[in-house]
Amino acid sequence: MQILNDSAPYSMAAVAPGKVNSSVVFRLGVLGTMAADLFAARIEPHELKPRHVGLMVLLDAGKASSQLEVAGVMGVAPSLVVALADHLEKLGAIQRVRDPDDRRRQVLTLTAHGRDVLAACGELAHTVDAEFAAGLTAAERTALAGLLDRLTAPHGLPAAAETI
Amino acid sequence: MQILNDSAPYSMAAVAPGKVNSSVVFRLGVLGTMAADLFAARIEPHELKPRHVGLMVLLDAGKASSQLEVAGVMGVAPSLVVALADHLEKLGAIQRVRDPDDRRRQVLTLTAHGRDVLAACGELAHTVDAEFAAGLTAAERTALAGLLDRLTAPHGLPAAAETI
DNA sequence: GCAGAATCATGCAGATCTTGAATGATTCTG
DNA sequence: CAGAATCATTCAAGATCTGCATGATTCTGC
Repeated sequence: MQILNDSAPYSMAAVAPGKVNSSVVFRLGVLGTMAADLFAARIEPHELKPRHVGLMVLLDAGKASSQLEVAGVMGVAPSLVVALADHLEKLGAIQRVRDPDDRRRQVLTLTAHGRDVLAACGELAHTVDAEFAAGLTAAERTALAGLLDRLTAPHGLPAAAETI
Repeated sequence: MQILNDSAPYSMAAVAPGKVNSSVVFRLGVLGTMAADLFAARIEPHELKPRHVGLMVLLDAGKASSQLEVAGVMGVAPSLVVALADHLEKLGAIQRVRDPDDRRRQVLTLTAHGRDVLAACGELAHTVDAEFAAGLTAAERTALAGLLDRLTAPHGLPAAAETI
């Protein structure tokens, strides 16, 4: 049980008046672009960008089916989802079917090939993890994943625990 | 002392064959853009983007002085640093001075006003933290900041601990 | 010292990603 | 059944970033 004191390494509120650098958002932003770039480089041979994988993750987790739902959960413009879905469809990773109950809606579903591609991306992601989080022990990595889940949860994205 | 078993929440290697979603890089990428967007919205009234703040953080931490050094640490093209520095100079946040020992180099330094702006951004960042990481206890937030530092360290960016 | 190579900052064209405003098709509402 | 609302789509435009060309300065071998 540790009491906050001058030597506590990250007792930000107590020691720092509020440096940008000690904030979670700023560091998360910096690391996020690093991580995204690394991941992007790995999935590039599959002709995919992180956004495409994000869309497939959503479908796989059943968090969205129509394009508008996808746009809502991903926080992007519907017109962007059109482009992403176009590309995934061209790759044969998803299927676009008009909802028979509402023929305005395009229902997106992963194809068998799409699930394979997604699995391959999973492998790649964990490969990158091994490098990117090389400095962390397995326990620390687990703790980090849990904390990131806690941050993601309120924003509607599927938590890792739900998709394992 | 917990042994890995089927109900362990994040024992990724054991339970999941490697879902994209359970990887640190993917979640970090998603959360990173979220965090960056939130932060960007807050600093926008100051006519700043996250990149500008990143540059100022570097100068404040003494991690870079010439524009090429900044580009190297930030991982962006030198021509982008020109644009960022142009804007910060226009705002009066930084000073551009030719290095007398090497008149090709532009040495960037924070002005007094620049330090004020950076401090204001720090306040804002921690305000966003309070919302973004609302679901985390103080101890968890501290743990997260520590883990993020561990990830950032090998990439050359100033750790929070160094700039507190 | 000096000619040529290397380095730094800068300007600019172009690539990429994203949004917002029309448009058309379909469904809902009174 | 007519008009409003909803969904997908297209297209033009904005924002961000990179790579290359240029000019200024410094370094290197001679």
